[in-house]
Amino acid sequence: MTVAQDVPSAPTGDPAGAGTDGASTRERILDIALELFSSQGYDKTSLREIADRLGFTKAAIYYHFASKADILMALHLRLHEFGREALDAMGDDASPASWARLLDRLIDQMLQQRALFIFHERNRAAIEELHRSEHDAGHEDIQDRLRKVLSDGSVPAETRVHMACAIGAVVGALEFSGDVFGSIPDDQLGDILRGVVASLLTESSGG
Amino acid sequence: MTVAQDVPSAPTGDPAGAGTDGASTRERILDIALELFSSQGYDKTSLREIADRLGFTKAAIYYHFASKADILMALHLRLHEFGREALDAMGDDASPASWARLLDRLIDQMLQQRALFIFHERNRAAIEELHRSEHDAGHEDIQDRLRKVLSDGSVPAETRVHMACAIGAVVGALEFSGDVFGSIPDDQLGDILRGVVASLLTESSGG
DNA sequence: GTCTATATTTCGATAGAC
DNA sequence: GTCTATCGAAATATAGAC
Repeated sequence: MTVAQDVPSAPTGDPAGAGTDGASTRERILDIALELFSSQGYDKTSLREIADRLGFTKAAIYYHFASKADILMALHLRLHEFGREALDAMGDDASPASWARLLDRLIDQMLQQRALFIFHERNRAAIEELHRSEHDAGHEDIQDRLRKVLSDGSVPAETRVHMACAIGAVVGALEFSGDVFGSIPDDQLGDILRGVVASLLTESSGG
Repeated sequence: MTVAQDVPSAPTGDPAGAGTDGASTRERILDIALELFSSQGYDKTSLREIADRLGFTKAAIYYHFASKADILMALHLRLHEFGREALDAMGDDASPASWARLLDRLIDQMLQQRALFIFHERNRAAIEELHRSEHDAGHEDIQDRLRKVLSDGSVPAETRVHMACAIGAVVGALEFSGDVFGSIPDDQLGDILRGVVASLLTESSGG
């Protein structure tokens, strides 16, 4: 599969592919796909459905993407960009301090890009299948890197579990943020989550 | 769809359908499905694949289940049984104390039935699609009930977020428990998780 | 309870016109 | 860049023999 297709994103010469709509067709496809993949799942969403929403036919999508999986990968890479940045703020060490630094960044990004994170959670099977079927040369997955850090045997078991719980807590809360926590402002939600992370990664916690 | 098919689970008269193998064919189908749905996802797993593993053909499955979705529903109900029990230990009130009681039960059940929980997490889109397409008369979903409790406006926002984080922490840790935390005994893991839950649901936490 | 064989449908993907 | 038309593959599901 060709992830980055040699597609003329701006054949008319406009900078970011801003076409008739302000967003390139490619981006509009991704936006609709994100919405449908999140609500129905990747497999239950057909290319015809995506095309219908955009007002053209299935075949047109193939001008912008080499395959359906290519759309999935593009969305995955969108998320990956945010994750990579947060990961780079952390070293490779497994200290609670650096983990807290990672989550601090992640909380803000999740709240700003929550649709992307929720999509990612609801389609884990499809995305991991993607990683299996391709030889992701040089594409180190976020999940793998997190696992690597959490596997560090030199860190006490309790600490590592606390680290896993911290990220689980943030992700878990995010899933309710749309509807159940809809009335809580993002700022406040972020503050609460940072507090949770801090309490989980502090020596005295957990008994 | 007929969720509970009128199938002769024990046509030869044996109590729990124990056939040639000690488990009824229906249960064996569910076990293989659980394994494949978890590793590959529901959509990427074909009935042929399940049948092959069991040594017979696809058509035989239709004797035991009315449809592929019926298998998914049966597995969902397996989990639902455990969740229901834990939920009943909690009232309908949204106090942190009752929430802690819920999670206490849930931790043990998750550790014992972790395959079932992981399956559920990796196939959320498919399962929710199931809920949409059927008129689940009387089938109140666990997720819905949790949302209802977390929506209780009479409870402070911070407390509700902490409750969401607590369940997220437990579920999040569970996902690493297979490989990354494989060397940690279940007893110890359970204790750590109970500690995490307690710290999250205590007044002083979170700053 | 399991088999063979087949019906039916849906979808991803391609070719080529415009 | 989008269209029409179509191919081919795969999967669910059914019918009926044994």
